[in-house]
This record gives sequence, C-alpha cells and structure tokens, in this order.
Amino acid sequence: MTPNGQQKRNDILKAALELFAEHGFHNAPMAQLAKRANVAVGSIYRYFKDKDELIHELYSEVDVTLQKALVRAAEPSISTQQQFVHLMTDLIHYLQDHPYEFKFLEQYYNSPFGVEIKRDKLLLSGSSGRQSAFGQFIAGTAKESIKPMSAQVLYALVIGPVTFLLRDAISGLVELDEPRIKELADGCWNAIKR
Amino acid sequence: MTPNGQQKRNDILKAALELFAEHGFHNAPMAQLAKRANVAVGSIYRYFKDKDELIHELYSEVDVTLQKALVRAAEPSISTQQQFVHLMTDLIHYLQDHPYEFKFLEQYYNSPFGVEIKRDKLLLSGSSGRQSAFGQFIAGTAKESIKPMSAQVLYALVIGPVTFLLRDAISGLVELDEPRIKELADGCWNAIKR
DNA sequence: TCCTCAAAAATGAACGTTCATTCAGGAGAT
DNA sequence: ATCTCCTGAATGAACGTTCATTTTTGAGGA
Repeated sequence: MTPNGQQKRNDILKAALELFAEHGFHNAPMAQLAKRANVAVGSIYRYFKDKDELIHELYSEVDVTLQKALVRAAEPSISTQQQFVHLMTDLIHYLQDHPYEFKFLEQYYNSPFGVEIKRDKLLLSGSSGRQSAFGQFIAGTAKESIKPMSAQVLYALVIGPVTFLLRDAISGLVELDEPRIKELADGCWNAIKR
Repeated sequence: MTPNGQQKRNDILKAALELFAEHGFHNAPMAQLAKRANVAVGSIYRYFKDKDELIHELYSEVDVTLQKALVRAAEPSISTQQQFVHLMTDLIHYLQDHPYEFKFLEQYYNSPFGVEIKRDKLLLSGSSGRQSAFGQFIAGTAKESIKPMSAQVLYALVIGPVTFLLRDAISGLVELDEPRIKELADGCWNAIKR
C-alpha cells in the first residue's frame, strides 16, 4: 500500500472511531463515514471488505494502542498497594483522555462482534496473548499481597468499578476527579488485598 | 382494554424481551417480533405507538418487576456485613435466573434510550423514586459501617463487579457458582466497609 | 335461543425510506 | 497507452410503519 493509501486508511479508521463512538455502529452510515473521512463511499471498500471488517480492524488498532499505552516501568521502591493505585490511576486517566476508544471498546465487547474475544483480556492481557502491565502486576508483583480467589472474580472486582464509573463520567453524568479516582482505586485494593 | 387485549399486549412484550435480549434492538425486526408473539405486524401498533415506545414500555415493566423482586424483609439479627452479603447474593441469583431481563436492561442503559434514566438508579432506587431494598440498606442500616465516600464511587464499587461478572456468566464464559458469588460479595464489602 | 349489525380488533400486502454495497466511468501517474 | 486509484449515482435488500380489508365481538331485538 502506498504511503498515501495508508494515510487514507487511517483517515477512514479515525472517522469510524468517532462516528461509532458518537452514534453507535448501527447509526453510522457508510455515507456519513465517507464524508467525515473526506473520501468517497466506494473508496472505503478498497481498504475494507465490508463494514464488519472495518469494525474488526478498528478494534485491532484500538486494542494494540491501548496495550502499548499501559506499559509502565515498575517502581519497586514503593509499596505494592501504592503500585496498584498508580496503575489504576494511569488506566483511568488514559481512558478518560480517550473517550472515543473507551466507548468503542464497550460497544464492541457488548455486541456479537466481541463474542469471540474473551472479555477478561480487556485490560489484563493484549489480544496477542502478551500480558499487559496490569496483568503482569496482578500475576507477579502483587500475587502475595492479594487474597486467593477465582481469577474471574478478581478481574470483576478491579475492572468492574472502573468501567462502570467511566461510563457515567464519559457521558458527563459524573465528574470523575482526582479524589474520586483515589477513592475508587483504594476501594478496589481493599476488595482484593489479602 | 379487554382481558384478551391485555393478554396480547403481554405476549408482545414477552416476545420483545426475548428477541431484544437475543439479537439486540437493531436486529429484532418488527416482523420477527410479530411472528414470535403470534400476532400480525399491524397489531403491535394497536398497543404501542412505535418501536421506541415498545422499548420504553418494556423497560418500565422489567424495572418494576425487578424492584419488586428485590424487596426483602430486614433481618436485624445478623451482622451488617452478613446482611450485605445476603442482599448481594439475592441480587445475583435473581439476575442469573432472569438473563433476558439482565441483557435487556444492560442494552437499554447503554443506548440513547437510557440516557435520561440515571444509571445509579439501576439497582439502588426504582424508577418511581422509591428506594429499593438495596438503597435503603446502604443509606440506612449500613451507613455507619461504610467508609465515607462519594455516592457514585460507592455505587461503582458495588454494582460494577456484579454487572461485569454477570455479563460473562450469562454469556456462558464463566461459571458463577456459590463460592464465587460469596467471594464477590465479600470483596465488594471489603471495598466499601469502614 | 337465534339473528342482526355496528364497532372494535386484527390482518398482512404495500409503501417509502434508509442503508450497505457495487460498478461504470474518470482522473492522475508512469 | 496503461495502470492504479478514486468517485458517487445506481442497485437491491431490509426495515418500520400504514391502511384498506377482513374477522371477531357483543349488545339489542325478535
């Protein structure tokens, strides 16, 4: 693909992310998508077989970017609890700063598209199977500090509150400021600590 | 409305609940809905102005039924923690036994339909404004035992993990058995207890 | 008990709209 | 001249909604 082609492909993906996040998959017509990307409708089909493939490709891109963003150097100098709170805070900040990505992912997972993707991979390990910073922390550093429990329940206790609150924060229903982020992270830690 | 009319209206709502839960609002055509309810397409429009009104009416019914189901007599003889765990367990069992209702509600809240409905009302107070058993417990009995924090964060810490895990359980990705329910309820309690 | 008939309820083919997708033709590069 | 990429009107399928028609209902009269 030519460099120009790559550019156009990215334009389409960017427009798609915005429209899908704003209006949902079903209320984002290809015509409107083309308009926002400044390409003709037909051109989209040079880069993607159909709308479904576009959605799947977009998921890949967003997922990869998210995983990359969450890689942080470990800071062994502070307590395990503090490390946990740092990771949570980073995660929340990132998703708060990328509401389109968050909305798109939520929509993707809660649709027939996401059925084959295990949800527990959401933030704990990338689609490649490689574990994210979060997954490494939970399985490694923090292992001894965490109460023994089913991995699924552990994930739910950590990720559940984050996604729940972010939904409202991003819709503008709640203001998710620093004190509240701290409250949330502390609560999650108390839920899982030994 | 004749008793027969009421019956038909209920048939339509029941069929709608099933189809919406199975295929989503956008993949549940009125024609298919009519077929499953054993009525003609046109008949649906005798009972509901349009598809949107049908969805809103269905929400009302499901919400009322859920609120009714969650009313439990208080048991002051056991500890506050035990009361909390009981309430959580009841809630999870109810939603586990009513997966269509759960899926429908999730979809409703995460759609333009549910924008005007405050999400924190989900399980804490009914749409009528009357507080549910859960809301009463949190605001009343348990008040002194709970760490002071933003109501939104409190809700997120309690409801977030439940909905997160139930999604996977109802999709068949996880088996949510008694030990895990206990783990989850305990974790939530630890997250919010003083 | 049976018949009549107007109102109510039910029906589903037809309509208009929206949308994803296609493709014949054009523009620009080599 | 040829090839690659782009364009957007045209296509056909799917959908929500309507409405002319048929069927059911039940009150009143014989």
